[in-house]
Amino acid sequence: MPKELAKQYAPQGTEDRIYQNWCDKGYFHTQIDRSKKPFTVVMPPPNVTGQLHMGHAMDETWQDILIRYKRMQGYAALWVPGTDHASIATEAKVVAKMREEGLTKEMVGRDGFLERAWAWKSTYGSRIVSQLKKLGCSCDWQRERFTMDEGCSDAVKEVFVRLYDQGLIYRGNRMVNWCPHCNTSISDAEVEYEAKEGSFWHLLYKVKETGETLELATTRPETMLGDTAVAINPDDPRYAHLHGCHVILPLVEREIPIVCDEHADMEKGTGVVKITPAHDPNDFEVGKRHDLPIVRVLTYDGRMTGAADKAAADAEKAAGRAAADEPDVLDCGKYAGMTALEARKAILADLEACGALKETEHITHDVGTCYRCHSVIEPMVSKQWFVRMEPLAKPAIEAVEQGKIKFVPERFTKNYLNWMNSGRDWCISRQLWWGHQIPAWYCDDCGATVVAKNAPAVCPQCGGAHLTQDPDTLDTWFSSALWPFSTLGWPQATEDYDYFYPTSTLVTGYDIIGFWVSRMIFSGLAYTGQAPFDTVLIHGIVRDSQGRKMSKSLGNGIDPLEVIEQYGADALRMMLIVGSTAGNDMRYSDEKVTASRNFANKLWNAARFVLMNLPDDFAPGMPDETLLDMSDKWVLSELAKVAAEATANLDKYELGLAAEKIENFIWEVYCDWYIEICKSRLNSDDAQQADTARKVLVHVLDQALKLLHPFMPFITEEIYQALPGSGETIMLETWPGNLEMPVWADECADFEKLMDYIKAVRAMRSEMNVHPAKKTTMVIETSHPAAFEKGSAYLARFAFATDVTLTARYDGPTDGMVTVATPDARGFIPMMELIDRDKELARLNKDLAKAEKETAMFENQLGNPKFVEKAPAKLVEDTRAKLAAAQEKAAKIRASIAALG
RNA sequence: GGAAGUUUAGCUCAGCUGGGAGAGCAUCUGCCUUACAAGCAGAGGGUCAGCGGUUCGAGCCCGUUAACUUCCACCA
Repeated sequence: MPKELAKQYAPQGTEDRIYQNWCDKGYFHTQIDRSKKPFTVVMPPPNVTGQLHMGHAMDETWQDILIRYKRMQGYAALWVPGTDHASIATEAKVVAKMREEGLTKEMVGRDGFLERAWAWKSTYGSRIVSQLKKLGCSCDWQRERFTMDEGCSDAVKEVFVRLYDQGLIYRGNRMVNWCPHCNTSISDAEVEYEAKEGSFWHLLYKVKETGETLELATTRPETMLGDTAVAINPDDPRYAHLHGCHVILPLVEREIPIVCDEHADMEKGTGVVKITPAHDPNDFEVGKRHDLPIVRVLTYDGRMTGAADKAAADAEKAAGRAAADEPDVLDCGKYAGMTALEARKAILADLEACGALKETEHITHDVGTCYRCHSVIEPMVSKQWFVRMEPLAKPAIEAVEQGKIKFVPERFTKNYLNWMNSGRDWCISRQLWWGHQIPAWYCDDCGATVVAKNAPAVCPQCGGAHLTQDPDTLDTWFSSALWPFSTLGWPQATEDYDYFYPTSTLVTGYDIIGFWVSRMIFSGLAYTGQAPFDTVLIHGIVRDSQGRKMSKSLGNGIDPLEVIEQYGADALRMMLIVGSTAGNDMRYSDEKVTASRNFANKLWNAARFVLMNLPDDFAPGMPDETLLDMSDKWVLSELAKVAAEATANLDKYELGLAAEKIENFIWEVYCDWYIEICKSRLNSDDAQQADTARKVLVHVLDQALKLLHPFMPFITEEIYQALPGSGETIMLETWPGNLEMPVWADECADFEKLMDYIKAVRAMRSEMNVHPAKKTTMVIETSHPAAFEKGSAYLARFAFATDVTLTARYDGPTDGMVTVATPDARGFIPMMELIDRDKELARLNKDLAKAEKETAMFENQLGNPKFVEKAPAKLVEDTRAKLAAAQEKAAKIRASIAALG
């Protein structure tokens, strides 16, 4: 903080300078210290090639507040930063870039592609990190990790091998969601349903045994070539006579059975459903129940299969390399090679031509789409790796049910349990190259599968030397599931792992409870034997000012870096916290950032004021208690109160409330009252008074800065370092959470009586439009003279008094006097010449009405015998006191009205 | 179909284990009072979505209705 201070605080430049200093001094690096308790947070790793958006800003701000708070409380607070390789997202970007150069993955090959992907990562991988620094994140950068770095990759392999050995990972032909655009399978969780216009085609199949036609409806006629049955409900009376019969599949004239299955809903359509086990998840299940053949009619890039596809599959089978559950492939003949959409048109035309198409109905239905590219998903039977969820989910459910892991807010527990309970097995293989390649090798000679951390030299089964690694990679979430412990060194027994694991609080948005949180929980329990964290703090998402989700396609995203550039990171952080609640969404608005920026400026100017009033030889420290003024005692009491309350709020993860209370203390208590009160003391002839005021001003500012530091780290550091007697950095100062609550109840009460009176005078003058330059004598009638005696010096400044007379009872002239009343005092102020008699009467009557309304309310409450009987004694007592005060005030106003005639 | 959230001042939102309805912004009035006009001092503004219940007492607890939002499941 330079000596000549600008009137306005400029975060630009300041923030970078401070952050650099924190880094240089190594304050972010957390030492293992067995005398301290650890507090560990792992950062939800942003996409390595992504850019900081408002959601990150929110997430990181919450975490940084917790970490800074705990660090100041004396914990060994570690915040582990890192990034995620985001397989599908990053691969898509690299592919897109290659396309611009006219290249495809196949053209450059796997190694060439990975080279490009790593280059991409090193170009953009530091961008997100530098952006996190702009926000003020106090992470331990020496411990920064990446999901594909050596350690994390080792953890991935370790887990894969262990799970495989335990039979919890298996490979098999199962129904998966195939994205024909990304050319990979995706997990159920990655499918998003979107309402799309479509048609419902009613088809007619002929029953072989009876010759009747059976009507059924489908939205996907192109898959009919792969039908291996039609299903009816066993209880459906309409079709009871068809049990055991067959239908002839049109176009291919194949005979397929009619099966009875619960899946056929009698209420829906005609109650007859075509069964395509290879291309529909439900049909796949029906197929399994009835042991139906699975016939694939679509290739993995979404075209109808042909002779070559069939030949390849048959060859695999003939060579004995295919698994028993490998689906058959159909040569679709004239439709082979068509895309699904082309095939649909052709097949419909042919069906119509042969009279098998009865009608076309237009409908809107939800279609599964890829969460990345929004292409329509093709459900397809495919050979993939899966994690068996049931045995892993069980302990993960119990841990949460038993309270070993707590969600904040609590309601998200249900969300989590929902996920855990609805688990089909997790498809973890992806037909992508960017990611952790699956540590499984297949023997070219005997077809054996070897799962190991390192490539085997020879096949353990046949001794063959030719083994080929599975080309697929693992789902991104497979590695992020291990994040809380892989980042700390697991599976090695490192000191970090030993000391910092399990972690403490996980902070994330509700949108990835299923994707990420649930998987970390079952992973942590399964591999480390411990819950990976004890608390999951859930926040909402940041929407635009109209409440819409920020999205690229809408173009309504706000760039946090631009906000930081314009208003400062402190302002952005404060905006994201004040008025927000765990689990609830919030809206971004420039007005809110401006308000936070204004607060920063207010604090800056308060500091300027304090500093410009300090002499060169100022010695900081608390003055002797006997020297304290009533206002000192009041502000110190208020400080202790806000410190205790903010601490309680933080411990309950009520960050918004804590921030609001601290801001409120600084602005209203410290600036608007205490500094103003001090002005007259600083200018007084009493040097000791002035020195006391300075000391308390500095002390309270110092403590307030510490309270505010987790929220607004930069400006608090900047001011703190300018204060006399301050330490090296505010970051490592002690959190002022348990200040001994001073017990100056009498002085505080007196000071509040004085404030009350000042407010009454101000309100009166404002209402009567009295210019501030107009000062008057005044008489104060009060039975509590002590408060006003001690505060007489302040009445001149705040009540515009030239001379104050205190009296227990005023019997003097009231003519030309305006009066103000509080429960404890009545002021007589000669200024009737300035104002209208009727207006004064009106003002008094309005005040009286208010006071009477209050009186009536308390009387009503106390008049209820059941209230007095049942309400807590303390409350009844307080209510009596409030009633007495209101009555006092009303009586005083009535007297004034009477005197006015 | 299942589950959750939201509904409080013109706007954006807080509101603790039930105990006299709050903040910021906006509006109106007066002030450049030597820290700050990105400020100061005041003022106005609410049937806490509707209905019912529990309670001495309900914005808060219970039930119910409505609107909006989200998640999960289903969608031949």
